[in-house]
Amino acid sequence: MRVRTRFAPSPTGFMHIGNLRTALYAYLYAKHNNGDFILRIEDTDRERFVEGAVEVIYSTLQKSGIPHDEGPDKDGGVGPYIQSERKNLYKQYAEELVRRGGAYYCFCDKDRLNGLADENGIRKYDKHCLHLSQEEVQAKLAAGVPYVIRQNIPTEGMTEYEDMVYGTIRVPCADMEDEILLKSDGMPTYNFANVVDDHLMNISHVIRGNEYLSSTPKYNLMYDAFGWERPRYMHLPPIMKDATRKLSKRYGDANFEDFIAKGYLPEAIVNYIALLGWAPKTNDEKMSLQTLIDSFDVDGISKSSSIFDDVKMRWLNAQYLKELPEEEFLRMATPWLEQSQAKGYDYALLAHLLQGRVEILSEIPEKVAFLNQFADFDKELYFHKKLKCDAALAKEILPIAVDVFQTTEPFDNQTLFDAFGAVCEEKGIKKGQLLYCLRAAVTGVPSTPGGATEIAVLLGREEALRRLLFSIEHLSTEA
RNA sequence: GGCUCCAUGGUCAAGCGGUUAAGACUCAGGCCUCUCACGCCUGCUACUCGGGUUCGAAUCCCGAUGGAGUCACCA
Repeated sequence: MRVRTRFAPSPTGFMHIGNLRTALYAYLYAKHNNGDFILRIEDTDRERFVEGAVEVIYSTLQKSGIPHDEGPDKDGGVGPYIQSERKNLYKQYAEELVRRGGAYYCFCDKDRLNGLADENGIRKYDKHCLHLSQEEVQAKLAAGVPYVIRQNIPTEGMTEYEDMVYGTIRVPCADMEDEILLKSDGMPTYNFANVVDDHLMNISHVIRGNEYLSSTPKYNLMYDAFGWERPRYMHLPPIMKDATRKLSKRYGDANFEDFIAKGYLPEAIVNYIALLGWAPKTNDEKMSLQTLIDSFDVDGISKSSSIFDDVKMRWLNAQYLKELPEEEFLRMATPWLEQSQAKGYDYALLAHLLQGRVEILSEIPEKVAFLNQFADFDKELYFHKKLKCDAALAKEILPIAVDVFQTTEPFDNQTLFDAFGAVCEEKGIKKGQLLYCLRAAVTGVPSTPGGATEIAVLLGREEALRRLLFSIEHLSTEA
């Protein structure tokens, strides 16, 4: 049997990281088995419809590198792939299920239903309408009494199935309610539409969040009543924000677009979430999509929830950034440099210096802020324990640099560095001390994306000199 | 509350009856070094608890505890 998995998101306007992981696993499983990955849009709830939301889904899948084989925009012969365009289909299937005894008409109104609630406010339908006679049903139907169609679940016995990750799940039938399949407006409920669609689209493996773990037996009963073959199920543990809260739009902005906006690479995001809830047989962590496809297996999927750790995702992102070709990093860094204090400076040089020092692109502006901000600073900055530097030493040796700045030609990194080396040797000064003090004098901040000479080149001779003189001036006025 | 599921360091995790209980992130220390990073090295920290079964249990069973999910004319 051909493996066919599907991703069935609701068009809510953003792609949640947890949803994306579900899509990813469905994709990986399908591709690992040379199967198909189908996209179906679940938009039966019109009240939640968001303009442009379907486009967000397309673009996220595309950027993530997990393209669907079939979907609203790619007909595979079992469409339509948008649930709202399938609505006339469900009623006939619901009616067929009634004929087969797997469902029945229910005419109970809200008041009667509410009266069924127990002391905890939880109610379970009492199968009242199941006992209506054929004639009574026909009469009410003919009279136009509003109705729903409910699933007819056995009152006793157990129902069970084999989940590919959780193993045997068995639920007492008595604990399951006769759920509504077709609403009074003629629209299907999510549960029903899912079963019908998955069957009609020949979905072989249903991969989804484990919130459906305990309701899946109901779906299976439906498949059985229809005489359809049950699909295989793979339920996934949730991704958490912390020990007790699920990652959601409410807690933490964990959606794909936000991460992209913060300067994460799509490959890094995909790589990280692949590892959240699944582990390869090897110890690999940085894995390409192809490697992911090759090594993906159900065995590695964990049953317990995992907490989303942005610290680790940043680290992974840094790994990707570091391996980028320099010109590619420059291309990606440019928009961030544009909106930073670095306007007008040598972007290529900056990118070169920044590539190994940045975990996510959005750190760039803060790292280059010193380029356009320079003022008097705390003399403590000259203090460095291991180098044995302090303001007094700086005051003593900094003047040496003025001459170097003025005379070195050309004013590039290597030449400058060599020049300082020569001067230091001549004067018996430790190069590290001079360059440390110089970097501080010329930037005024504790950390910069480069050493003294690199920063000096960046600033240019004139500006570097201006800043150096300024700092020397302030050192003498202080003492 | 009923039902279902889960439980290894701070986090992600390997482990499938016999291991010094992997590895990664974080953190600490060191090396390298023109600052900070990067890189390299070292180190800290874990089997929720209690009973079984077994020569032997993180691994199997039972219970407790903790946590999650679910119990809509939402998806």
